[in-house]
Amino acid sequence: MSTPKERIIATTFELFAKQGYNSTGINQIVAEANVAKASFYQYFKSKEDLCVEFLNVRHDYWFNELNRFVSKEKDMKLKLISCFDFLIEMNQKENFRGCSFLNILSEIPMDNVKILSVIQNHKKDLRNYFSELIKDSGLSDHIYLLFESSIIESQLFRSNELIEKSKKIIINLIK
Amino acid sequence: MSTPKERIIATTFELFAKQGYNSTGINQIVAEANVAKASFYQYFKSKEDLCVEFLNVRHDYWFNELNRFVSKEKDMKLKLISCFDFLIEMNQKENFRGCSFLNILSEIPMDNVKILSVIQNHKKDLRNYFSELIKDSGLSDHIYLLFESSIIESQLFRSNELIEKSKKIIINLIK
Amino acid sequence: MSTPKERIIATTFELFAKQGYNSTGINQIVAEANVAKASFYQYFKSKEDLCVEFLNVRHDYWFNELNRFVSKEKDMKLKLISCFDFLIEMNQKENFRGCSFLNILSEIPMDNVKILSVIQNHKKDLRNYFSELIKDSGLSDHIYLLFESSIIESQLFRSNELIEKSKKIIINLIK
Amino acid sequence: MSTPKERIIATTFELFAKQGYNSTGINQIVAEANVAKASFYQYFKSKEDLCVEFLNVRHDYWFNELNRFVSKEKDMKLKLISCFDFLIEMNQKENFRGCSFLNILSEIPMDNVKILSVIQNHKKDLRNYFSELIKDSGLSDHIYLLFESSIIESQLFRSNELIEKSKKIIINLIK
DNA sequence: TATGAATGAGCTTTCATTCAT
DNA sequence: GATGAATGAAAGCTCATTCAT
Repeated sequence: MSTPKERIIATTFELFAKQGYNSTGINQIVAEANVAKASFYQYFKSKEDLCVEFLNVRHDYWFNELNRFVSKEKDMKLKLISCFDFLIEMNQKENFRGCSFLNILSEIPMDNVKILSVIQNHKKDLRNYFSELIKDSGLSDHIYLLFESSIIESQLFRSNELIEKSKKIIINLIK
Repeated sequence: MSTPKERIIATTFELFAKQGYNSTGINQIVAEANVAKASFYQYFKSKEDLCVEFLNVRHDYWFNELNRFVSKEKDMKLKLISCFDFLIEMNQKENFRGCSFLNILSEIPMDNVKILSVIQNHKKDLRNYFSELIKDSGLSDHIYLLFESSIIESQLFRSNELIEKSKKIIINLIK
Repeated sequence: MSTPKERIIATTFELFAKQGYNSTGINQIVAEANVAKASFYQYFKSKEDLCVEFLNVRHDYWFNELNRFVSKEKDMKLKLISCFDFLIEMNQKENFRGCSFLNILSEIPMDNVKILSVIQNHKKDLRNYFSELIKDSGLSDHIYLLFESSIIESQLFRSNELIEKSKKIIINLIK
Repeated sequence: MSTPKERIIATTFELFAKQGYNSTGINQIVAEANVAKASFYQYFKSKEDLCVEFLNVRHDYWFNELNRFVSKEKDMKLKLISCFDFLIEMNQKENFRGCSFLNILSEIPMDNVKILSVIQNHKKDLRNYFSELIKDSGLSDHIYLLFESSIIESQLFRSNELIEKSKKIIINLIK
């Protein structure tokens, strides 16, 4: 089939994204991954550890998908709009579950530096992504901020309305 | 001293804002509120119920504080900037704990309509708040979106940097 | 409306018969009887006390209904059969909930003499009832035993089959 | 010593028979079985589950004991009487605790089909037991009914009087 | 490497009862 | 006579983790 570690990660990927961090127990993970409890703790010394791994995997997955999606466009401005369309696609695929990183940010104690820094790095990379795309740091941060609220508002209202609104705002900003 | 119900709500207010919903147990609440466990369940039929009550109290508190803070300014544009300064004040007061409503949004199962709708209503009110302040629905939504990301990014990075950046963006937008 | 005590007894009558003793909490009783908790404990010093009262009320109710039903027949043998038809009527009315007395017997600790003796007296009265109807103590006990199992088996299988069988047996016995 | 599961079942066997279902808490079971609470829930997914297991174990135990006891007699009629003597032995051994199956029948909500059907099957087996012993279905049901009331009445009055009476009745029936 | 068995501490919730007025 | 407020104890159950092999 595959190695236990792979199965754990695949299962975690699905469950954390779907149910969130705190609502997903180790029991459920090992059960659905068909792995012994002790095997789990061979690869991950704690649930926190698994969380870090999950966030790393998610980071790679998410940026890959984004790049795949955006690379269809050649023009910078179209690429930009395409980023927001990517959110719409993700909302449909994942049923408006929002951003895994921000979700977990709300679920961990404030002093959990280990996880916090992984989340921060993800968002720094995203901010950089826009900055490299746009080459105007004032504008790129502006768009980064609209991108962030687009994710959250669409999660909150289970609707892409404010993503569409953001797209219109941006079109005006960069015309 | 005060009534048990008052003590429960006060303690909950503090603990939910500080630690989040899932990390705060009924045990801790009743212990710190000096209330018998059964007394708790006389006033709140479930933890979910308490959550709704908390969100309502928080809603009133938050908008009161916002209004108090913003009313110092008379000019609309200054009022607008003042909203973002309010975030800075709150971050200092509450140690960058972010938005209670969005935090709880991440902690509940997606199908918890009862809590979800309370959160949605809070944000609708906020969106209206800007809309009434600005009287230009395109612009007001734009600012609402920047406001939302300002909260989240400052929570994530424990820094007011992007709040300040938003202020600058807005000053440019409305000049 | 009526006095609190009456409402408590009426509600208890319904709930104990429907749900059983242990599954019916004081909370539910006072809630459905629209009575304050403390009022309850003014009339009944404990749940056990209420149980005794319930059994007494039930005793009167049950024998009254039995007599009313059986008195339609004049002939002793027909009266006897009528007793078993009464069970069928009760099963329909109370949805095969069986004998309140035997049900509570199973729910109390073995050393609860207070309740136990009330139950014993009820069944002694029933045994006497048959004995006075039949005037042949060997036969009357025989029928009492068939009557008892008729209640229980019909409760267990939610069916009157074995009541009907008992009737046939008895018709053969007394012909 | 023995495995936790074995100790749980042994303890449950004792406590359910002695105190009944509702009066026996998981806490007491795990305490007396010297087992961690979480271990309990590794083997039984709920108390209801444990109840089913208990009834199955009890079913086997009870019929084994009955067969052991009855097999001392060779003649069918003596075997029959022996069944009732078995009740007397059980009453002495278990201090008139009655039938575990009928006791639990009184303690569960009427719509608990899972437990109900286990109880029904036990009694169906008993009814069959008599039917195979006697080969006269009219008579065997008659005796089954007397057997059932014998258990209950002896439980209620903590006395074997009505068991003895049943024996006499039966001797007359089959002579 | 891989595992099934076992766990202590904690969860949310409900029980029958008493207090103060 | 009547009540709303408050309670200690216990209920059934789940958590992340570790042990022994």
